Amino acid sequence: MDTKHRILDEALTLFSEKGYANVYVNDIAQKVGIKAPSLYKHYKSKKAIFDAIIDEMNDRFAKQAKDLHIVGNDPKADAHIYETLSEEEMIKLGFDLFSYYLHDDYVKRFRKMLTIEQFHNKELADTYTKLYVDDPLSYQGMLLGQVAASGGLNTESVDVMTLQFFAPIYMLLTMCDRTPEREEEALKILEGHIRQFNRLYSRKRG
Amino acid sequence: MDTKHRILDEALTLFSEKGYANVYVNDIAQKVGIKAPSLYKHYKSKKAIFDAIIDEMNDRFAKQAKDLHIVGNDPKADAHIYETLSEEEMIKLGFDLFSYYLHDDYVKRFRKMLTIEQFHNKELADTYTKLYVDDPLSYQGMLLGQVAASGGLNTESVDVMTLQFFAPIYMLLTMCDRTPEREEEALKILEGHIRQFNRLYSRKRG
DNA sequence: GTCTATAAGAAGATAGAC
DNA sequence: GTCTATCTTCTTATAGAC
Repeated sequence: MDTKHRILDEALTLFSEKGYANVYVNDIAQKVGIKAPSLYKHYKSKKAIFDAIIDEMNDRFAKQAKDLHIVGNDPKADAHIYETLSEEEMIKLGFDLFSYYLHDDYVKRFRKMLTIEQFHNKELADTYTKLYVDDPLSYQGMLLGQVAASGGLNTESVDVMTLQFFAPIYMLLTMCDRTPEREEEALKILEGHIRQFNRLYSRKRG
Repeated sequence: MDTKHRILDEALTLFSEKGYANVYVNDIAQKVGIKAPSLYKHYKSKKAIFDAIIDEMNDRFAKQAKDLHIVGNDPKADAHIYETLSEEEMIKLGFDLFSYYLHDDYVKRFRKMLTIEQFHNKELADTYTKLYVDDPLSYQGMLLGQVAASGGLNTESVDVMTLQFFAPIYMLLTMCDRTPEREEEALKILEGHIRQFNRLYSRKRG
């Protein structure tokens, strides 16, 4: 990894731990192994480093959204796999989702940084809501909608069902960001949630 | 309100909007209507102002917990009212809970400040989790547990049921903190959530 | 308790040698 | 591209008059 990118990497780590304002250009330089003035050969200001991190994230998540077909105009075509979903498969889906968000190093650091900076301006607020509310609900809604359409889950509103599936995952995830020592507890609760979710929605409607 | 308390009030507003590090003692003084050095007659440092806000919050929430009997050793004695709960009453419960957290000025500012500062140290992280995860789940669990005990809701795990009731409320609440213009949308989703929750858990178990 | 003046130091950024 | 030296500005905090 070249210096220019190592700066972004170390800055993201520091920003996610202490917030933008509590990280000094000297801290970033030290982690990279250069002196602070050298940073300015790569980025014209501290703010430019932050902006570059946001830009990089936009690229990554746009690419991911494309891979996951979140924005595809024919999502059904690629979701056959979810048409029938056993309870164990649904638990695996939830655990995989949880584990990816919680343990992927880049995803985790970026989410924590955005959590700290979300109220700084409207753009960051909208980015947070898109990445951690609207996009997951859209993606999960597509999958659960497929299962519902094939009769595996019964609901009058896929949107509400998806919220009820995802919100507990979101809440446990943000808790683990704060208190990682409660991850084991969170995973047990997560399993209980998914099993109960599956039973609730598998019941034939009256 | 005396100057000493007005300082806490204005500081909390600013901290909740910009975060501790982005607020300067001069900003606080200006809002209070005095010059920055005068602050130091009331608090020995900027950090002392922050600590005083945390202390005040601890007092308030401890008092509230006592009022709500969250920590009472005989919660059942005061929860008769929840033994039977219609769908409309449950919607009112959810809306009241949501509205209190979202619109109470002190509660909202404090939550936003803690959101920004939650990763600063372990104590703040634990405070956040206690106030916005453990305490609400404990309180709501007590109420829903009463309804379940009297046969109004059917579940094998009150804890999981309570999480499924509260997590969507939490997620919508934190979304409204970021994007208040989506409050109307959030309230519609909230109503859909509670109606569906009620129907799911009211169904007789097989 | 509030003010003006100012100290003390931190932090972002630039200049210019190598 | 990296360094040392330095500038400028900002920020917390104190001193001392009123």
